[in-house]
Amino acid sequence: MVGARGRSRTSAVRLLRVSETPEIHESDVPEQMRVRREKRDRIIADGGEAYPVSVDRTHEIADVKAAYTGLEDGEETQDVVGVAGRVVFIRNTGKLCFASIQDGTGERLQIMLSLAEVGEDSLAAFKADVDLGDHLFAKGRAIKSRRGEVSVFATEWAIASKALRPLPVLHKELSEESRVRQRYVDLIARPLARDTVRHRATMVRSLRDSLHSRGFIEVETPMLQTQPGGAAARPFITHMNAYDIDLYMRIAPELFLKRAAVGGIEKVFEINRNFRNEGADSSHSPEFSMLEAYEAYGDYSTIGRLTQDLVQGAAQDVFGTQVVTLADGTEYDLGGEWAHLTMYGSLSEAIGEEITPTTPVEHLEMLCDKAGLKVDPKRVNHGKLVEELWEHHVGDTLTAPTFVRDFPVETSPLTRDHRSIDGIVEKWDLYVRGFELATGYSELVDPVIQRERFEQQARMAAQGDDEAMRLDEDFLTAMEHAMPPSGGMGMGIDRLLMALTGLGIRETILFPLVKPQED
RNA sequence: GGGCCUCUAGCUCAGCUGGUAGAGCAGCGGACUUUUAAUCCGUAGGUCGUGGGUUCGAGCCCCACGGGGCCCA
Repeated sequence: MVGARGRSRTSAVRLLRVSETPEIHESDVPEQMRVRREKRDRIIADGGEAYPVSVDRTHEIADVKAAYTGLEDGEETQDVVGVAGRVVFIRNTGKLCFASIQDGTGERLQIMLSLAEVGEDSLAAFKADVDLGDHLFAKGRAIKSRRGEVSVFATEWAIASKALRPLPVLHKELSEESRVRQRYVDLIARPLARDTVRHRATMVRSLRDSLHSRGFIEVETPMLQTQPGGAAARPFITHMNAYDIDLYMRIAPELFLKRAAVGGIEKVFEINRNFRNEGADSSHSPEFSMLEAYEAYGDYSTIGRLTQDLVQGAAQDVFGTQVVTLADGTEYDLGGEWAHLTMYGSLSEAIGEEITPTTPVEHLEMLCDKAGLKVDPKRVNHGKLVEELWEHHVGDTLTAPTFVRDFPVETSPLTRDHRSIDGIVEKWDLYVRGFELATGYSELVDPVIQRERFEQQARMAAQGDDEAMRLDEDFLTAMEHAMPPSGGMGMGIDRLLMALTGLGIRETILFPLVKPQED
């Protein structure tokens, strides 16, 4: 602790030293920034405040608009309100100025300043000091303008916070790059960006509420792990100085949630971040949020039912309907009972010949060749090939929400064998709009078979499969204390929001990772 | 990993077959007491992502690198 504090003090000092020698080359600063900086300096030099500690806000914009929308055009009241928001529109005419302020919800309210009401000096100061993008406070009577807009006719005004950079043009879309690099600007400028933040919050609350109401207990399990497990993925590696050991950012919480289940938390879930050291594209982010839930004395069917209920409940809570309207304007129906099909059955039907867990690898390779599929030679086995074929022949054709059941055993080392069919496991993947939204298992709880599965994975790793799972002795010890028969599921939170809205993953994550720009 | 598109003023974008860089908004100065992306007059603003190359001459053509997007694997 002491050491840590000492270090942070050192870095604070270093930071201070840097900020004491600001190297601002005046000629490099765009004119608009220079002008605003000069305004800030002048306001302060004149004894004013560009960043006051508080302003006398008495009303929210939405409340003012709601209370006075019934006024006649041009009607004035004597009710005095204090409002604040960011200036998004300004019109400085000779003796009557207009400004529209916007708050965090996107609600806007017009402020009017007249020479008669505020006097010459105040009006001149307003024109000189207030820019688009500033936070502005205004106090005055609530009125409706002659043109019928609810307004505050100011008797006092103050800059609540001076913006040193200009706003972008609010009538054009920001470029996609600016949207993610400067999300704060995106949030100011684009209503859909604000909506997405709120939709996500509502959705996550809906999931939590649904789970809590069913008796699930939310826990938090380690993100820094001594051994990464629970999924097939490459981890991020970091280092802990105090113990001088490498740690891994978790790729999944599964192995810890199962330890919790062993300990008797019979209905358990976690909503939290996972990290996978892989590529990023329109549906993958290196850090993403995931819900995992485990239900003792359930199986993959009961957990599938729960998953459908959670998703449908989220759609209902966010949009009030299970027929959601996507970003491109199309409708997507999440309602009703979702289709179920089996992996081997649907693949056999699609290619017109019977594929079973005993179909030889050579034959599957031939089928892959025929379909033009290239499989990483380090990862060739029956299960991989069947999944590749299935994705190509069936997965890509799925649009309606569909549970795909009964996977090959090789790719599912944490799932129990099917209760009646050899060579497959009790696992489903949920496909929504063609992408994988969730997965569910009848959990493997036999510690002896679990050890064999890990050993099988170790052999795959030895052949060069860098996504193969690693044997986790501590986890096996927990399992040897007996985990109750359980159903478990995992669902991507970002992907659920993608499914509900039709947005890309970088729009569903508030601050997605962006590569630094080199000058 | 491969292919295609893209990077120009604070923002959004034009820029023809290679010939000294343009608009709208915003900015600055001015007019205007009911404006809604006001209007009008005037004005400033650029190392065209970075680095090479071809050329008498490159925003434009070629190569490499970087950022972003889309498609494929």
